[in-house]
Amino acid sequence: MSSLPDRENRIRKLEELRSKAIEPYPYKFDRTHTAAEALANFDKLSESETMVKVAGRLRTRRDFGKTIFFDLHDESGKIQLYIRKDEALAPLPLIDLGDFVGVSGTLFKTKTGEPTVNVKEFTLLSKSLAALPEKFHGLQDTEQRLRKRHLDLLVNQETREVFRLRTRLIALTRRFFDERGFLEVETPMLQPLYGGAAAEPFCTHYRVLDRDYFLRIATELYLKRLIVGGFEKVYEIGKDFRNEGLDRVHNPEFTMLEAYQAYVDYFQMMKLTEELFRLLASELTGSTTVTWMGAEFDFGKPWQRVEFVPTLQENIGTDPLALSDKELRNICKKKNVEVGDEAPYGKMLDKLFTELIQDHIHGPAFVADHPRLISPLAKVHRNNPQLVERFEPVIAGVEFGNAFSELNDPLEQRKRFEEQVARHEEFSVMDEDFIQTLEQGMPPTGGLGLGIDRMVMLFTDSSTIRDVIIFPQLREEGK
RNA sequence: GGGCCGUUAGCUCAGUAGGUAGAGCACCUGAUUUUUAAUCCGGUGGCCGCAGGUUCAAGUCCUGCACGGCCCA
Repeated sequence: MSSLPDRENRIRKLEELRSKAIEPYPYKFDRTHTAAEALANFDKLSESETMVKVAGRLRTRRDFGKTIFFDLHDESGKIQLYIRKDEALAPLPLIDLGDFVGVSGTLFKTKTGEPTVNVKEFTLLSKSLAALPEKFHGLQDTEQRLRKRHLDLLVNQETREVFRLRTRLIALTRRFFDERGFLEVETPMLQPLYGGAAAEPFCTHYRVLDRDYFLRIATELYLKRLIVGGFEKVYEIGKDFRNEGLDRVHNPEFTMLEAYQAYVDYFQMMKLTEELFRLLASELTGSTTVTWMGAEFDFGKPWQRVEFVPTLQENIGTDPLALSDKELRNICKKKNVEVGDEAPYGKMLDKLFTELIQDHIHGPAFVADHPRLISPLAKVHRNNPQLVERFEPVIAGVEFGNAFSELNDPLEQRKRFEEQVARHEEFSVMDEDFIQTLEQGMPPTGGLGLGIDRMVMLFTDSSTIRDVIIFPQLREEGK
């Protein structure tokens, strides 16, 4: 019997419990205090010898023969249990670390000053059949932490903190937009046509309609339909899906915020972005200066502005918008920026800028006024017909979003889509329904998109997106 | 896609020059009436990621693959 593996031992105990008519999986337990509440009110509770009932998972044990100590963990924290075995409170030999129990007893302090429950009643609430990870080193292996997130959460306090902060960040963001009169909406994730970004979609099939559908890559086009419909401020926080690689800042499903406001331009969206980050920084970290991956970022002052074309021009020594395909390709080669042989002009421009300029931006910065060629949904720049009114928030070289003075000229929008399709740009589609919607008339509108996951990375000082997505995408386990 | 590193007990990790696989935690047995990474005696537990190869002999050397990590593109 002693040679049985842990799981077998636990199952044996489970059966023994049942044979003694002790239910290992009862239905409920009426607790009076969480561990934290019991500790916070220790003086009053111990003085009045109040019976407290706490519940949680047994995590460590210190056995002294006739007495035994456990650490009982619940979501609020942990509290020590003191049990005298001669009081025969429970079949203690059948209890394992990892089991959930509920106890009632009075509070006292041990010789070493530890607030402790002097247990009078002891109830098994759920038998665990699997050992916990090592009590001191915890669960270290990155792969196991991601694949078995429940263990990661159980053992690693920092992991719990990351996801608590994530939720607070989203709640604060909602409050931010709600307070400014934005209406939160939900638009389709399952779409007959995809659009709103340059990205490969996931494709699925709707059996009843016998038609292919796409998981959304952006919420943009639907949210603009709502502006046409008369809502003047709308926003959505939700998952987008992009059929692309996995790396430090990409997960195929990720959480995006998009917000649209009628009668404003992209300058208002910049202001909104600055205000949101300033709020989040001070609420989440207690300071407008945030440390991320060893560098400091100050969100207390206006963001730096980096103009796309002049900055790139300065780097490559010539006007990037006045070249032939071949000339631009040569510059890519000269600058060691790898682009495919078929890469269209816009794609080369984008890659050149990303690698030569953006990667080195400390920020926080707004990369502003992109070439019209790579921005089919943005309004032409009021001072330069080759550019659009657009910006991307960039911090530590990482793109945090995208924003425009939204293109609301329906004929121009049609032309842009047509040009895109004619250039055989990847994943470009003509969305006839969207254009017809625009023809109904959309007011001047400012739009903003922000990657929530990356924002959580920033405010939790996480270096990879997998640390802030609770169940990140992984390859299938081998075999 | 390329380079480098990792994969050994449930967990955290050692493993010498190629010579029959180790520790701590957890688990099982015993001692212990205020400990807290409790302590002490004794014990169980391994397809050494997978598949080939070299060798009298492979956890160790070679090749391929899988998964993961870091860096680069």
